[in-house]
Amino acid sequence: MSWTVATFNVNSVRSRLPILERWLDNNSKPDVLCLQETKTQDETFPLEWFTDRGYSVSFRGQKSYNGVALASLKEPSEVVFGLVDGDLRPFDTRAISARFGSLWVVNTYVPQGKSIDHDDYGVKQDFLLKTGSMVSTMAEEGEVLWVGDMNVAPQEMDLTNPKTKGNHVCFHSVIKEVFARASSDLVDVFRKHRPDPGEFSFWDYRVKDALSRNIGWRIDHILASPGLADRSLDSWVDREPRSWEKPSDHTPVLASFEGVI
Amino acid sequence: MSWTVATFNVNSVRSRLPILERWLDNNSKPDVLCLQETKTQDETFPLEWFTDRGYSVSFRGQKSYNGVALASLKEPSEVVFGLVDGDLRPFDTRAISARFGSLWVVNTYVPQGKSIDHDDYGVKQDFLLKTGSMVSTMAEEGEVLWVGDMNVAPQEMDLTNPKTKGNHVCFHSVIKEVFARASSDLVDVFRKHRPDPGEFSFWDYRVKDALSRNIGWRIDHILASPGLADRSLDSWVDREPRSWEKPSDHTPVLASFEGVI
DNA sequence: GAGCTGCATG
DNA sequence: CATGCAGCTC
Repeated sequence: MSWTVATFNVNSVRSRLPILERWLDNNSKPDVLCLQETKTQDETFPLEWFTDRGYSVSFRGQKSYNGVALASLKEPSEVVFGLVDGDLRPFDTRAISARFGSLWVVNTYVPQGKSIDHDDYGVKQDFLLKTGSMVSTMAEEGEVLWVGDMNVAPQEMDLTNPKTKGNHVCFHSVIKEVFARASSDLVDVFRKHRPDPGEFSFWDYRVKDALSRNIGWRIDHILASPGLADRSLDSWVDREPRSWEKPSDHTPVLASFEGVI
Repeated sequence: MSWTVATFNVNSVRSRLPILERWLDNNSKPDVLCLQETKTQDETFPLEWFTDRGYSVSFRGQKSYNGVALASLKEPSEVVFGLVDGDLRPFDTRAISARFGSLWVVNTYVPQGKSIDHDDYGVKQDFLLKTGSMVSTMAEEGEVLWVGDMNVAPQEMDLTNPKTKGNHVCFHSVIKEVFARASSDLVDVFRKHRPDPGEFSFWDYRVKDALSRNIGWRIDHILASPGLADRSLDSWVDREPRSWEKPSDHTPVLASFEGVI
């Protein structure tokens, strides 16, 4: 037995239903499907689309920006929104966590940060560190899977032109270090199984023929606590949906694990 | 030998190129193709698309609204924009005329008029009467074909629910009378060949299943001077393009004539 | 309902 | 380049 998780920044869940439909039709449905940038308020979230396909789904969104959803074939025993920090739960449209037995799945849409001299870059660092401590707390009593659009490319091999991206908010030395620290208790499951460069999850719409020229970034990640990572069977990027009509600028990243969720 | 004219309110010529492409591929190309609501400035008009398909094309448009084009397989000897009225040529993005030997083809996008108590309704009446006198002048020295989106349904049989449309700017008694007067020298070529009700050229996007329920209007017309109307062979609506993906709310109306243009 | 404009974001 | 929004037309 094995089970699968997928993370996919959809860039509007409502605009992406045709892509999601085609993708689910062509593949076995992931047991856990984590979406980012749903870009819709809860009243207009396509809840029925998910339940029609056998998914239990929790979500929190807002107009135009942000928004996360966590869908699963098995019903979670607990769902929390935002970054739990004492009694505070900030970023409730950027983080959602669901518990399945002794496993917590955390799905985040990390702020992009705009530029290294912008206030949002500080917010991004706070977000990562806060998520890191939440995840570490969760890991004390079981396993944790932290997935999502992290807006960080950890190494040179994770983007096409690292030499010219030293001041980019997704590759600046500070953000790489902060991300490394926040995720220091976890294993990068994709990288564990795919040691070679040139594997990306995001190709900017504005770069012409970005996909065919493979000018992209690996900023969507699947991180697991060591016990869970040991039971990972594989992890891969599915480039197909990025090549279809009206794609997101991101594509799904997946991982499979031994056992049942 | 025979030749064909078509009139088609495309509701954006650039958005409608896939429909125009499919339509021309499936049919013999009309000798004269008159378009309304091109909704683009002259710099962004897809000139090459027409020349690539063997058409000579003249056009005048503006941002967002209005715009007309007249394409023909044979090159016209003269093209005029607007409603020629002494030295004035108002409405240059709503009327275009082309001369082929002793035949003038006039293509108009008649203002819709908004409501019967709006100033635009008076403008609509002026437009029709002015076009009528231009056409009559042209007919003094040859034949005339006046085609386009007239925004008038001449008779009860030309719309689905005439009983409830007495105050509609396209069926109000005043506009029917003005249109009848403006076109009194001409023959409604479609109606000459198709005496039965239920034939429309426009189905509102906002009426659900308008096409399948046939809730529409016949407001796109082909009018000919008597000598030319005598040589008309047939006239018909081609509903097909209205049923395709991303359609205009209008569909082409055509007529064929003996001889050569 | 579906075009357009213009402005915001990534 | 492709989402979102608001405000406009028909």
